[in-house]
Amino acid sequence: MTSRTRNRRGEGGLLRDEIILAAERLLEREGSEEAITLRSVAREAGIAAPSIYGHFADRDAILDAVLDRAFERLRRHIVAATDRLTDPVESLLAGCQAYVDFAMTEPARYKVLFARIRSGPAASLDEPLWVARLAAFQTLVDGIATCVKAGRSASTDPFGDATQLWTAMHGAVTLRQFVPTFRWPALEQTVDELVRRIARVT
Amino acid sequence: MTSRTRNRRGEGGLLRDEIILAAERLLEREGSEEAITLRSVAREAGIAAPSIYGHFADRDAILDAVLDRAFERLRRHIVAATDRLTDPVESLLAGCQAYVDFAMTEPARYKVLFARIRSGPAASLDEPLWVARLAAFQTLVDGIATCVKAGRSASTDPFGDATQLWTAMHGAVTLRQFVPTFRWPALEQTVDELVRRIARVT
DNA sequence: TGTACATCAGTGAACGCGCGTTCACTGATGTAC
DNA sequence: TGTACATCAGTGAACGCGCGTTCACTGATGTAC
Repeated sequence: MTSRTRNRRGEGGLLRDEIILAAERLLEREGSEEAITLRSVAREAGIAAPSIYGHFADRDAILDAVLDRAFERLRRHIVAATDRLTDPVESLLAGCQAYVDFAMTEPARYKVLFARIRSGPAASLDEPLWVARLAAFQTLVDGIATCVKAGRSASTDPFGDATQLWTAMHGAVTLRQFVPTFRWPALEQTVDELVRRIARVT
Repeated sequence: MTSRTRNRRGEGGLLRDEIILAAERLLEREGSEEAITLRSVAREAGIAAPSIYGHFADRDAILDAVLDRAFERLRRHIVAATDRLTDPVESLLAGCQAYVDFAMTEPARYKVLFARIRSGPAASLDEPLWVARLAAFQTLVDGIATCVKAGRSASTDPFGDATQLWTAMHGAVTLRQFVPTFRWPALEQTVDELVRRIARVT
């Protein structure tokens, strides 16, 4: 392997980013979390495997970083779909559509977020990333609550209904991905119905 | 390793069953499909690794057998919960409760059924197992249709609503398993609500 | 009834592979004097 | 301004591991004569 031009002092962080980008490329190309190994990432980044240790403790730490960025992508995707909308129902619908759209468009990233196989101990809700994820979930709860306040939803339990809506969308996308050949109803309409039925908007 | 007492001629099939049972034990004990490897199964069964080839083509063939049995277990579990019920709504509710109960009680088996990581090419709907799975799904469609006929459901699209109900339950259980520390509403009540809202029964 | 032999279930050693991780190192870059 | 040196980013070789798979084999069981 031709030796890479070494980063200058103080710029070691550059390689850190390159490693994450390499891991993301692998995830997209192979479509599976398992494709991300220390050695495959090193190969993809064009560096020697041990070079990773200067930037990440282990394979899991790389995946943590990938997960972090994936979550940020999802967040932006939803924000972009809703930030111009003022109608609470429209906004809720658009946010949900954006959520499933992300899951279907970036299945590997979505899987890392919500079906990641942990090698170590189970993740705790106290972890920073879960705080962010729960904040995102809270906006869904708020979205329903806003509809209720505006007299546009009959929900009596925004938290419970948001939970149901979230898990229902999750199931809708993961099973569509697992059994793509099934005669699935159009996802967009399904989401629409789920929002109407579960969040009970009008 | 002390040599096992060899099966008699014509009884080679006995080991086949022992191999499947060993794989199922691993699945239960380790709680993860990845725990099933050719060598781990051989160890668990107390045989030499190559002995497996007499009964299974490869690791995937073992998992196919495990999946087969897992599906049969799920089917029986649902049948047992519903076969004495005559009221169509009660039956639909009980069947759905049994479905999620299986998923929560036997998470590893459920994962093999609906989130299995395929090493080879994607599974086709023509595969025998999918035929069986779709037959099971059809009973859900029929369950809703029966409620409609009895004037107990307002559904205008039993197939679409069965799809929604199935995926919603799938999401409810998989996310509960992925984030067990979340403040989940009681699953039983969630299933009840989902059936009422999606299958629109009264 | 006895014996030679084919069949069959299962074994043990060995292979190459990719993995995570360690270790001592290299050589360019910046710094102290 | 020049030089010695510390720092730092990244390397290359090597390790042990578990994996799937192959190969020639063993030895008990049943069968043919």
